[in-house]
Amino acid sequence: MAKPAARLKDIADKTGFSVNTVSLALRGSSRIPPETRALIADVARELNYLPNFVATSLVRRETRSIGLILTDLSNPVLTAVAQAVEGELSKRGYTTLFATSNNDIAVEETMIETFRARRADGMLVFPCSHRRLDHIRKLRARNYPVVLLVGDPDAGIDAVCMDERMGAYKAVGHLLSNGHRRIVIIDGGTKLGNSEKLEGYMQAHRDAGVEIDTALFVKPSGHSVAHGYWAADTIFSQRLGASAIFATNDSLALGVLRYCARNNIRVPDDIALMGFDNIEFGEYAVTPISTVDYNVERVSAMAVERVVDLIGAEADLPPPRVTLIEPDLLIRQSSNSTLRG
Amino acid sequence: MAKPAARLKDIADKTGFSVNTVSLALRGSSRIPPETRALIADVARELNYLPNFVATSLVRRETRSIGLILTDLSNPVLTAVAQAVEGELSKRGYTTLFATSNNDIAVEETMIETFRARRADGMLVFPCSHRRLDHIRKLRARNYPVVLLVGDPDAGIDAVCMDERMGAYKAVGHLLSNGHRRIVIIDGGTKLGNSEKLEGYMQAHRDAGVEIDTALFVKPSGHSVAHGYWAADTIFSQRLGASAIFATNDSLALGVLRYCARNNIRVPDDIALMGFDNIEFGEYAVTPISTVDYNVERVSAMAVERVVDLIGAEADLPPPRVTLIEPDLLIRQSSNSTLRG
DNA sequence: GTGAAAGCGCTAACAT
DNA sequence: ATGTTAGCGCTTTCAC
Repeated sequence: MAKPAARLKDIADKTGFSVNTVSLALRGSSRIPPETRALIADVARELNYLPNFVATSLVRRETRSIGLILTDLSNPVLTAVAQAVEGELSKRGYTTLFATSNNDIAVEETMIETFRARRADGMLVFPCSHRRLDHIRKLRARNYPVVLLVGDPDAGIDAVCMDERMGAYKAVGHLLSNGHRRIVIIDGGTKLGNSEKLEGYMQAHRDAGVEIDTALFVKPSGHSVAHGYWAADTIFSQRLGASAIFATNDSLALGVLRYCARNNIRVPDDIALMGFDNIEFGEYAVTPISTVDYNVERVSAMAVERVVDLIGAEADLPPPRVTLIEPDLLIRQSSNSTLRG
Repeated sequence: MAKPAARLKDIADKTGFSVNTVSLALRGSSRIPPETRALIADVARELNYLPNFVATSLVRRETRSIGLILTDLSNPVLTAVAQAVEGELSKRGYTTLFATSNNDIAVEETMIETFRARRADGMLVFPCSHRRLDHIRKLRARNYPVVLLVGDPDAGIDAVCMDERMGAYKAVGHLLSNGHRRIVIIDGGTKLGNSEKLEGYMQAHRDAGVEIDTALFVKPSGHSVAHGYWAADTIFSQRLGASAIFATNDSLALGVLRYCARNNIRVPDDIALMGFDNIEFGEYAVTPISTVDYNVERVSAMAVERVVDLIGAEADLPPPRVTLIEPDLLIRQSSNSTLRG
């Protein structure tokens, strides 16, 4: 850690006061007369004193840090969440310990342990899987403040997130009401459960009295642009007779769009397209992509507020609360031929 | 911090050994016989013991954490760096303290102080400005390990990054050798210096004996897709007579591309286009964008290696070393009409 | 108004 | 083979 930093003791020695007095003075205690405080402050500055927060954390039994664990940062919307969360935490005097699990549950568990060993006051986690939440449930059972960034109403864990089911329901509903009857859903990287969006898709069909054809479910092995491109390739080479595609995120939709451009398939005339997340790259695509707005600011602010509340809880943690934020649709050209780019 | 966690003392009390013995046993010291170790390990598990890393940090005077300060995460390439850096650090047993400065130098300074107070063993920073580096220089002068993620050979601070000047030189050289003589450069968010890419642009012109026209310098107030769109608007409404555009990042280039699509300007036939960074969205744009590859993995790995080396330095820090990684060009359709999408 | 003493949970000499 | 002591840098009673 470089040059041994100045300690309270150094200031005490130099001023002749005790460590205690210096500590109080530096924290602006009214028990210390203003002149003394000023004197001590001067010497502190001179010595380039910076309080050792590690020591303070040990005494106070709080670190004013929280752990943020995401799956990965390839999705711009997760990235935006990371940034917004850090900003919110910083505002409240918390430092962010950051890690990505790379969708590996073992890594997720390890990072949680690491942060716990570092005595992070709480954690915000975007878990790899909706199904494997036991380690997190156990944490909570031990009164450790955790808030998930994906919502599973039955998980027994606090969560704040967009209502993905509702978002998908609205998106697919929009396509259905535009007369589409055979709608492909591209859902990437959901090997471990997480079918909120698929459920929304199905509910929309049921409510509209449209039959569901599982041949229209396309499942690439990830959710990047390349996966969307691949998905489009399988869709169009299989001749599924689809007139619309619902991609479960904008990156996938962008991949589809690229495939269409390359193969002279017109969007939305030959095929309508909807994405999910509302990333800037979708808005500025050749054909601006209709999408479901992900309210990053709102999710981040509420999630942070929730952990902080949990941290402040007196005795046991209150019962878990799941907050689902209802998303809005953004209809652009990719699903609406009357809108012109 | 939830239920008071088990301490060494609790294990000591329960087993009858001293705290010291428990500590040694848990760390696998050969001084403790295997049976004792096993016994202690059992009780530790039973008590759900997790070492308090805050206490350890205080004693050892190292936290095994490093601070990562970025400007913002809106650029996918910075995002990728963040993720790769975290991965590298994690491999080496370091935890990442993360913060964004939002391009505000005051925030940058505050975060540096915060991380220093938390006794981060070192820092990786992508500074707001190339010009205002005094606070970081001062840190280094106090023997604090810092590595910049942008390279200023004269800053007197360690740095590992892509050679942006060289990248721009190559990109513009490519356009020049394709016969372009009036090349616009779109350079966003550089109010505070940072003209490496502009320098590369100029050097390429000089070496090719092509005159430089400052009317071709377009400076939007940021580097997002929207700013690129805006830049394209000013370019085409000013009738600059340009035949090529060099956008200093891919987001800007994507904005230009969107503008062209909307205004029936053909890329590359009417205007050639090059970006910088090689983000996936550029590769999969309607017209795949030629760009300068940003070697995220390499930069991240080397930067981490460098801080870790500095942290391990015995006495004073070695003299600062700036590592510039030479980037490769990726020529795609946007700058080459013989390539067909 | 100021200081002494104890302690946060751990590690590291130095005993025995 | 195990325990004792001191101390990391700070905060918090409690005393004078």
